[in-house]
Amino acid sequence: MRMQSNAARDGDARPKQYLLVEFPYPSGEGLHVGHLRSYTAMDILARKRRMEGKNVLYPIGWDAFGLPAENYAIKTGQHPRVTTEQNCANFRRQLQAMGFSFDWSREVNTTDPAYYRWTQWIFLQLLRQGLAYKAKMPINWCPKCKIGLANEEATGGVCERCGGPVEKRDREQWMLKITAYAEQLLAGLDTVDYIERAKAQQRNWIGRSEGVDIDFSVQGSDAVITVFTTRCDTLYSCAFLALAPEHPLVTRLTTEAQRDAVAAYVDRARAKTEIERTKLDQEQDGVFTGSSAVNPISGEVVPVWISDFVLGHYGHGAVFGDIHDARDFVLGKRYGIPMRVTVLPPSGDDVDAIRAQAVCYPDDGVLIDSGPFTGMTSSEARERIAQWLEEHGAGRRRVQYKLRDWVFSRQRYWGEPIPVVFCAACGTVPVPEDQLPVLLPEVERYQPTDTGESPLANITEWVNTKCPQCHGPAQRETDVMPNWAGSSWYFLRYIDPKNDRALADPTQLQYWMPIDWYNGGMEHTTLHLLYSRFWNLFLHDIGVVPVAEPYQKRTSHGMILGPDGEKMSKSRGNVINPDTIVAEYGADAVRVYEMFIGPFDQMVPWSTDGLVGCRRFLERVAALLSRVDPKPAGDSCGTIADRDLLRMMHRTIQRVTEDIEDMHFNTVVSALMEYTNALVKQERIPFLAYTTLLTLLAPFAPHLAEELHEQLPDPEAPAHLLADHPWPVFDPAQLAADTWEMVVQVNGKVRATLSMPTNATLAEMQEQALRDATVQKHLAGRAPTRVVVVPGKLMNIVVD
RNA sequence: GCCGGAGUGGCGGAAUGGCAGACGCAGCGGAUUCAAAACCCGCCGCCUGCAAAGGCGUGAGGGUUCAAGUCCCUCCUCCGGCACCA
Repeated sequence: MRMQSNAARDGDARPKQYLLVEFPYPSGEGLHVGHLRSYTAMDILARKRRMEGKNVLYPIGWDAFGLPAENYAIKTGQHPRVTTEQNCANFRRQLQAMGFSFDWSREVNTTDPAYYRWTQWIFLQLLRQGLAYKAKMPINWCPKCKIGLANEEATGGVCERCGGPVEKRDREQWMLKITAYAEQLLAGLDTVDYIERAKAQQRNWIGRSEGVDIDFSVQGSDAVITVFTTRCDTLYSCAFLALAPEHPLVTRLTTEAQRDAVAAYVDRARAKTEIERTKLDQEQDGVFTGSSAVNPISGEVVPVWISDFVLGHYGHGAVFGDIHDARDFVLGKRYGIPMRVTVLPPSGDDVDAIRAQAVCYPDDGVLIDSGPFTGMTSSEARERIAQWLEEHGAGRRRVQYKLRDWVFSRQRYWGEPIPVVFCAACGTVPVPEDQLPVLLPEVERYQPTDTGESPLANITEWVNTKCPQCHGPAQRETDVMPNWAGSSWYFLRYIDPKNDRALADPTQLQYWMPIDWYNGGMEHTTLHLLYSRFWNLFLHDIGVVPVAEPYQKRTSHGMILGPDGEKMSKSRGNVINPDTIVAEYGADAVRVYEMFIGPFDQMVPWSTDGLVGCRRFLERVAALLSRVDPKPAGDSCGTIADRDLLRMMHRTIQRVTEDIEDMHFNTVVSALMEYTNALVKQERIPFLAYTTLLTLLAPFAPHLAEELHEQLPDPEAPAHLLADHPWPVFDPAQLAADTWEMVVQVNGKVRATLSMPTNATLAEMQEQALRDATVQKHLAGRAPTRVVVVPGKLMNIVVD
């Protein structure tokens, strides 16, 4: 079989089309049927786009740094590079067996030094711009395995490896200031075409809220407690302040009498695990510091408490407590702190209960007992009180985000070394760009050290180096980057994968970016998708990338579950192995079934019976070949005399063309099946009718379509591949029929179906309908009060 | 609690407000075969009926409309995300 070229051509005159799928982590298990769903869908689009005359870039590569290879190395001593190479070879074989039309000349691998050189380069740019910094952060530490764990490995506070409890250890970590881009990451969502749930999830994750920082001065001290609130309209009801146990002022504000009680409470809070502390169904508790603070708007003096429902990392780790918040309400009631109602619902019968402080009213309403703001609505009061606070220097409007900075250090081996050195004289010094990449050295043992440092820390000849600035003795950073680093910019490298002077040539970036369509899993919406948008925004800001938003359009495929409806897993034994099914049913049948299995964006269970049906469909297509009329001489593929068949062909072209764009692949396959079933009923099949079927089928089942195309009864053997055919265009004029089936309803119920000439007049339609016996029976002699006619569809006769 | 999505035959699912159940699977019947598998033809939502025909039917209840799976209101259930976030 002749091979079509899938290579994208840089700077081609044709319109470009950059289609992207998430590159896989090359695990030892091989490809998953879930990969196939995404890759097949985008392969169909890539093939269709090429037939439509586009210059298509559809690349693939390997996101090959990662924990499984490293854990395997710890167990066996086998170098991750070796297993990674084997796994990549296996994945490559599997992807090629599926016939995906990737541009293999642009393959990238995140573990290739020629690649991670540029990952390190991007880090240096972030460092230079002050967006990378070191901070003391707690890491997950398993005391039994003596290993630092990623959050994903410590879910539920339990070590994934040994099942023992995980504790927090403070460690200096590299951080990336993604929060500096919070607003842009949020605003950018309005400029791109992502599926709604992806946008919603990102907005959720960024968690923007508008509010006010309010300063409370502590009585008998020069200390000031700043709290953040979105509800400054309830400021007159402030009954107390509550600090997080880790708040820096805790020690200072605690009076002698309260010292023991506070110390006990803070210790107890610290001993609690993250899960215990954030458990929802517990009553808020706390302890009084002994100090009091002044409400800047009312001058009222309120007690300062400590409670662990207040989070240290959000806002300023302090809140003002009042009766209009469910948690504050519980705390106040529990300790008998005097509270005051200042917001009432505009109407309703619960007013008495609210006034009596029997229930908490957390919603907006109308203000009472609030000085000059009494009588205002909550939203009005928020505006005016914020203004008052700003004018009196007691507060500032501010936007607060839930998004937190990105912990960028891993105490691991199999990752990109972070390219900095520590010099006693010069401090933290970036490795000069011309010395990149900082190569990952060979180690003997892959275990992290007892101190929680990376295995790299043990290689003294690597760690000890010279300071690039003063040439004095210095030590290398031994942390490596997280998995997300390499995947945060890979789409840029595909554009110019072999460039050794820049991460990619600006002219090529200008030509190919942005990515027209990116499909991937929902599980990557908040991490990978957000991280890579952040890096691209940053690279855009420093003039490396021409567009701010990397992905013009983002879609997501639903997960494929096991035949039992459960998530596929080795332990459940419900995993479908692509190699097995491809060997048994062929790649084309698997491709067609992956698209036919159900709505593309929804979760669906695997069914090998369904796959059999797709295999049978392809066999029916192949069986038609013997009944195809020979191609007439000349360039034309001939005509179709049968008007019904011709109409169906055009209808099928339309459905397939439109439904592919909407990712309704399941209905595309059924449209092709219906068209095939119509051809099955023909004694002889017009050449044109059959080549059209093959052309429409080609993106779905390229191997079979191409093979049948070669065997067509064409005396002048075709000079080109089916894949080089132009995509068929449907002719709306051919969709019109001479007659239509008119459904006749009486009072909305179907009573007859009559064949109508397209040019029938209203009177003729009505006359025919009224003559029908069943219609007459249901009219029972009554005269129609109204007749509704929808031409081409139906007639509804309404009687009383 | 907030945000997003979904609920239709035995199963996966289809349906610009206009014949609910396309297409496929499973099932049933036939044809073929020495026999079986495959292929081929037909039937296939539920109830009544020999049939003709009729009634019911898209999570529940209301509403709009000549006409509602589809639009509006009030709920219920399931899936996903966020969550003592002030």
